[in-house]
Amino acid sequence: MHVLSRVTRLALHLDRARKEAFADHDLEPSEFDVLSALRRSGEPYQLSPGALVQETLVTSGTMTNRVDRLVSKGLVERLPDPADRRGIQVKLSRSGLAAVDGALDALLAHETDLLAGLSAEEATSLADALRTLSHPFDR
Amino acid sequence: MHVLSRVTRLALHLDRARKEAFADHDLEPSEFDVLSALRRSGEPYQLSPGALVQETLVTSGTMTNRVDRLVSKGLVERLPDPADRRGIQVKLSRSGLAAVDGALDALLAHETDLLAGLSAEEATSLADALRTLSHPFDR
DNA sequence: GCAAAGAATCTCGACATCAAGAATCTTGAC
DNA sequence: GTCAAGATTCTTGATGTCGAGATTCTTTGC
Repeated sequence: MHVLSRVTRLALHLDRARKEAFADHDLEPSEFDVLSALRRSGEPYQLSPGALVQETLVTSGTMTNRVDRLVSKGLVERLPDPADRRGIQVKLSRSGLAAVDGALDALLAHETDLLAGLSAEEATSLADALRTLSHPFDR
Repeated sequence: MHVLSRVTRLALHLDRARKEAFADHDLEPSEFDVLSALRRSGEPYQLSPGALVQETLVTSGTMTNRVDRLVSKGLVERLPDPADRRGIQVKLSRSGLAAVDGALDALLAHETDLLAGLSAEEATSLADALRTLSHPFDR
């Protein structure tokens, strides 16, 4: 019944926990959000702002702002899109790759701690339930 | 592994779905957040701002702002605390009670739709898992 | 080829939130 | 009783996000 409000509340706590886990790496969760999307895309670790918008569920104005910040930190760079002069490509820099990998380690360490309370079965059934609930929202 | 990021992502979608569900009732999720906390507290539907801060996981500045908005909408009123002249009590008005009950109906209808994809067993095991994961954060 | 429609990104103003500090009142120690 | 420490709420400035529109370039239809 109030199952879904529990999801929201847990997400709030998780976001704060992430903020702490990233503090050592000078990253905000919103910044990690962008960097990890680039990381997941694989070599050469670059995506268009539009693709990043879809991945991260924020608006284009927000993405411009986030990319600006990451550029000024030297973690990504903006490259012209050779195929479309309207577009650009956001590419992970060398230090950006190092930063996201370091933060990912810290995140995983923290999250395995949290998940330690769940048995393997509970964890997989949780993952299944989350997938089922998320499905209506995926397009 | 990325189970917890699924939680965050689902929460994002849920928040947007709630926003739509509340639109007919002229309520923002953040406003409903406060009203429902008052509703849950039972008669006489009043709590201190400090108690509301604890319930809703926001800062005191945010709560002042939210209460201001709800007061100007006539959904709650600020009453002096008879026992402590520093404190006040935030009380659900008659129209505030009607608003939160109406929004609650809309929310439940919407959420049962979403939960229809889960069997009874899946739902309870989900609730269990969420409780287990939330436990470390409850103080 | 040209014009109109569409796509991709950025700009700008409004707003909700946070964090830190101010103002007011209460409580406990001496 | 008095004073310091704590509690409660509100104020203020900064910030990240959104939504709508502007800008630039591409594509489609004729």
